[in-house]
Amino acid sequence: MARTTGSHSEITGPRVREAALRLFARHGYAAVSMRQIATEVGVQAGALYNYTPDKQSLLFSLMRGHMDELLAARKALGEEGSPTDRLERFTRFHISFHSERPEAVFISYMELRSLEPENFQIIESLRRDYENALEGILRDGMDSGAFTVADPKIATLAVIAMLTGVNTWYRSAGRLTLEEVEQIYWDMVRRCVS
Amino acid sequence: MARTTGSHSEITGPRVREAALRLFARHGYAAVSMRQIATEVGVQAGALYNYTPDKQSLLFSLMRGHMDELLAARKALGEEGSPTDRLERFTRFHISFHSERPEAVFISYMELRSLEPENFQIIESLRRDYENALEGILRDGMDSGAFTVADPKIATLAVIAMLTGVNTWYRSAGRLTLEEVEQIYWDMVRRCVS
DNA sequence: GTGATAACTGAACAATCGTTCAGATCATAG
DNA sequence: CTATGATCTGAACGATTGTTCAGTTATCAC
Repeated sequence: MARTTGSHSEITGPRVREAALRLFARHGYAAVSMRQIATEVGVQAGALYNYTPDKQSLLFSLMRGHMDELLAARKALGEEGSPTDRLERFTRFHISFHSERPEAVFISYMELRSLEPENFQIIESLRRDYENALEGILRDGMDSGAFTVADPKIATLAVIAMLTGVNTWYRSAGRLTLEEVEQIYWDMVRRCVS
Repeated sequence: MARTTGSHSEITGPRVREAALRLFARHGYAAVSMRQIATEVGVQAGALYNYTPDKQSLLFSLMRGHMDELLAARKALGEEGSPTDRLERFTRFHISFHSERPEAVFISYMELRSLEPENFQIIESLRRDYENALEGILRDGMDSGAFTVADPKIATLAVIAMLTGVNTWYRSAGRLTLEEVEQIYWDMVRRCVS
């Protein structure tokens, strides 16, 4: 096994993914060519195929990686505390996690239609897992009397839509700190389900 | 002037726009070719250029038309009543208007990045007009003591994101009627800002 | 009927697409 | 040093892209 240390693949591989992430988020999957990605990395288009079997796999891998990270981080939040505590943790987590990776979030929401059917099913299923975590919190809160929600499924989608919307305008150099944004949204979410 | 009545252009023109709307919404602007649109219409690709100077203009025209319709319909809601009444009207209007034209809504949100800079500015400005209408209602409600909102600009974006999210799941043949959906969301919006 | 013209076809244009691959390059193992 | 194999280049592939346009077709006014 030659070139184990100092191998370019350990540098080029991540760079391909970063370039693809940035370009897909900015221009859309279909509008970005493999040659554009290669130029961004500083390599010829053919070299990309050392790191992905094809363009579709590159998109899917980025989305799959993002969803796996999201679900793992959500799981690490734990299940302790009252439904209200858990909802607050979820709210703050969603905002901060998503604000840290706007490009991956953008792709994972906008490029679902660019996925081939079997890939789409996988990502869609992971998204449902995430939604179900929030729905569980809301149902527990309904059972304990902490929340008053007409329809927990709809409330779940409404809250997630509201929170994800932060990514369309939040900039870390902006008027509000992330902590302030979290507080404002937590106030709104709490009232929304109470 | 020959062929005024029975002219095909009065039929083909709208059909081009309908086909483009449907295909852009389903596959994305960049992923749809002029030949696909032409096939949908039942015509050769060259014939499309009797109805649009180019592909970009077709997208922009669809988005511009949607935003103009949206703003005109919003204006027709009037400014009468208390801030709470106006917020309820806005909420129900947003849900029903958007639910009636999911493809135009989808395109107008997702294909902003496919617009050339000057076209983007125009659509973006129209969207801000719409947001400002809601923000005005929230500010009036803050002044009158009807609403308690930490940041009216953020509350505006949060409410719109929440309401627009309906389009990702609502189907007219689904579990809930549009009236029920409106009621559920109005309950959440009201509590959100109270 | 005839003439006018809107509407459309079908072929062509250069450019670009995703992908493949033989061969060049180069750092490392031995 | 040489041999090895990962890494990358550069050219090529057939297909497809948006767009143009000379020529055909169809429907109107007269």
